Amino acid sequence: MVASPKSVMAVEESDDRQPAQSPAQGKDRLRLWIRLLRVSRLIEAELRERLKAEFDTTLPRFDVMAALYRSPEGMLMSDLSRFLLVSNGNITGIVDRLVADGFVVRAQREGDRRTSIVSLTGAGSAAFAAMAAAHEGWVNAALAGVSQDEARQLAGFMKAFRSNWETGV
Amino acid sequence: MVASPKSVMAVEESDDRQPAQSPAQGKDRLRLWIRLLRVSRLIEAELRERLKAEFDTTLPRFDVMAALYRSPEGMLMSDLSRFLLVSNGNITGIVDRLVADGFVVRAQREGDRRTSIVSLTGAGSAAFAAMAAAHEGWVNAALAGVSQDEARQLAGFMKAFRSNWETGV
DNA sequence: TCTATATATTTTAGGCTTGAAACATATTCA
DNA sequence: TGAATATGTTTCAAGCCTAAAATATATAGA
Repeated sequence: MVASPKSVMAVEESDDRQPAQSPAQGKDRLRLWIRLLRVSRLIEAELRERLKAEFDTTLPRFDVMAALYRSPEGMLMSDLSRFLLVSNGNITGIVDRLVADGFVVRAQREGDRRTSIVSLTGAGSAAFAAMAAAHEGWVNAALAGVSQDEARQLAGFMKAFRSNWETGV
Repeated sequence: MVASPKSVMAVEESDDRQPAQSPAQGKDRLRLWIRLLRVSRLIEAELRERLKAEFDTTLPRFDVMAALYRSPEGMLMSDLSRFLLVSNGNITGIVDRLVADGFVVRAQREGDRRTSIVSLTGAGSAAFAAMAAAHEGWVNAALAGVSQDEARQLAGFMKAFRSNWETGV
């Protein structure tokens, strides 16, 4: 994580990078991926369980509401699917259920009858605010062993990785 | 990630840790979690897509086969579910489909008729070996921007986080 | 032995997820 | 205008996933 050459943190392209196929390095990267996935699953399971127990909701619903909370002007279905990295059809079902529960509305958009603007209702916004506060507490508890410095460094790494990914692909 | 006090890397308990509820630190941790999740989803989507395209299989099937490949003596259903961090009922369905495809068998275990020992068939083992090689390549490509040093450090961090989690909870 | 409890697994209901097909509407351009 | 193409969304089939209930078997204790 420390800034170093041949790093994803160094955004510029460097040609002296060792080939990804180098056996030892390959194993290190594979190990990293497996562990990253495990950590992410552990935390996700914890959050899912608490959302269910304390708010009787699910992680995907929370994610959709979080996205809408950030965008008071509303979002298109395709905005949601792009932002949350899930398929279009997936969003349809989650939004349907949120609408049925009165947390979300689809508003007609004049000029384009294919699309509708999805946004939180008052009830949805209030419900999300309560959940978000609890959620932040759970994440902090889950990451209690991570120092502030580490958290910042790792977050920087993840950000660099992602922008690297998105420009690279 | 650098070894530092108040770190998850320092396994011993330290009482001078800042409270997790400190506002700024809380935000850093939340940001870290959100980015970690995004990175993990990006990579997961990439691997899922390739497994589908090149081997017509899924990530959960790959995970089960990987676990069984590591355990030539076989595993119980509950071993699989514990190892893969998924529910019991989930494993039942995945193994059912792998059995139907001839990649896995359930062997009776004398002395306990509740359980059966699940293991790869020859075909399953061969199929997995091919997939594993490709999979390692994909992971290396996805993490091509991560240097060997970084990979090792981050993997160490993830390992420490996990063992911290498991003893802590 | 016989009952209570513990363990291992499957089943069930409900929701999430994908990719592909279907549908609806917009836009472009001949 | 009208046809072709592009865009936005929903539907569909199949599989994944969970928690809880049901089933089956094992073990311990009266």
